[in-house]
Amino acid sequence: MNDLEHVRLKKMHQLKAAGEEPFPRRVSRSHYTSEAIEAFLAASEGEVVEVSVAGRLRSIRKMGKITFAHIEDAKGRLQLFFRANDVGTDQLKLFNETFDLGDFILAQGGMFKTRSGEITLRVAGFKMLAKAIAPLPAAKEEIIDGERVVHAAFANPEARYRQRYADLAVNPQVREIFRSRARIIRALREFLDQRDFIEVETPILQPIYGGAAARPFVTHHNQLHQDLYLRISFELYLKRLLVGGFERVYEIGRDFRNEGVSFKHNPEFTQLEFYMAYADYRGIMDIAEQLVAYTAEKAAGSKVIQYQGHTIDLSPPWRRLELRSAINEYAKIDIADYATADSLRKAMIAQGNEPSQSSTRGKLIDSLISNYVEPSCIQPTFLYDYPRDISPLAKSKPDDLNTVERFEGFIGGMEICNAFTELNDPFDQEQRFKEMARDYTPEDEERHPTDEDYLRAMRYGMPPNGGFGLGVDRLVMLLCDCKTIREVILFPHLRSKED
RNA sequence: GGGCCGUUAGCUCAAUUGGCAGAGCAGGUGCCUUUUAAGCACUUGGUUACGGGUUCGAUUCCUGUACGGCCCA
Repeated sequence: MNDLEHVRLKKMHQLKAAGEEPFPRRVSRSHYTSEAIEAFLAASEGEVVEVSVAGRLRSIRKMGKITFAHIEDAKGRLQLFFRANDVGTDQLKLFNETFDLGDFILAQGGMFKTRSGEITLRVAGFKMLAKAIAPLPAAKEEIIDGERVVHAAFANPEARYRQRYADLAVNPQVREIFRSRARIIRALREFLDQRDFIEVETPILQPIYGGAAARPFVTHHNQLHQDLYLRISFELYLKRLLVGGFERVYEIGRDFRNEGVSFKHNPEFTQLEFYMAYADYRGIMDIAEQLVAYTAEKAAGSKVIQYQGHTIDLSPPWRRLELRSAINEYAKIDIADYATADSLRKAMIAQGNEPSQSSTRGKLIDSLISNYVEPSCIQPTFLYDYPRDISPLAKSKPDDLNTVERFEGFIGGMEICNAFTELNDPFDQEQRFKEMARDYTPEDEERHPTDEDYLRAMRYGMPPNGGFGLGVDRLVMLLCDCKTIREVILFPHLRSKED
């Protein structure tokens, strides 16, 4: 405990000695701060508006026998005016000596307007609601031409993420990101609910992982003596539900991938997946662009957004590019000319790339997308028709068995979504699992293990359907103009560190 | 995994060639009855992330570790 905390602890004891409880149980608040101001504005001349408000002390200005302060609650800020004539000399002294920035307090009295024009609460009575022992990272603010200017704001990224509670407490714009995030998720649900989708919950602990190319986290059930995986996607469970007779299902939840951390990757992240019977990837494309545009409109107020200096128009229809021509355009390689991994690798090396020696053709193509195409897709773009070997759950094109009916959506240079005409042929699916076993080394954890139960489900009959996955965190990044995923996840993953 | 950069008071940041580690805010003691980054005076606060090394002397130079940031894979 540092000196500042010792001082506050002493004040807490001083409060107790004066008969005040530093952490009382019950609070009687009548108004949010914003409501108190509205009530004052709505009142007629001379009418006294009595309120009691609760919040955290964010500024204190002591001026002898009067003190000004601001409290902040969920709806805004309100200035408090303490005057010896109103609260009594002893009470003012108690406030000045034992109340600090960061304390939660209740204040009651009548509303009025100060000489400088600020609508303010003339405090008649007040009490401590929760004493803050640790000082919040102090920042001072001023309003210049209506703009809030913060001085010495709490800005150290590591400290902000490790102590997100302090970050949220002192940085209102951070709280606003998470309000937007909630609006975005609400809009996604609304859109799907309006179209007869039902929301479901499927297992997070899975005996066999699948549905994406990713390394899983492994855990263990002690009593069952069984290893379990934290899901890397919801796909295989949601499609089992189509077998069960639900035609439109979706889930919003957490996926876990045991991979690197970057500005757009967190080990746990939020995913939306939906599956729709009797739709193919073309139909899903139409819905995907509508879903994102609807969400932007609902949560950000417009289909046109600003992202990292770019103006991005999310209005449908989005640009649609065949994957082959996109790679040809941005990487200057026509993948149709290179039917094998080896020939494609040589072509990539000839252009100065350093592709991995063990990669399949599909993985090489994937790296061309990431390196050349993705960064160029600032305006919303669908790339469609992907290589078979990196898409083991997608149905192939009728005229080209090595290409599947799959698309990915890119916005702001980031992959946002992924979808395909889902494979519903149990024999073809079994073949795909075998191909994975053949083409991927056993150590390659991106290899899908064969899921026999999933194959059994498919043998009962799965309606033709289209499926869709959306990175919710990345959508929030776009709509909130955040450069890193850590800004949109409340408690992003950081290495452990002893304080 | 690799490269570069960073870590100094509660917060935001300084510190000349290697020579007593500073400021603003916050905190403390006073003055102050309409302030709002209130003001004025005085003032407390540091194992310079951690461990080695070079040196008469290290925040500064070298090295290792931890954590973070940016870029690359």
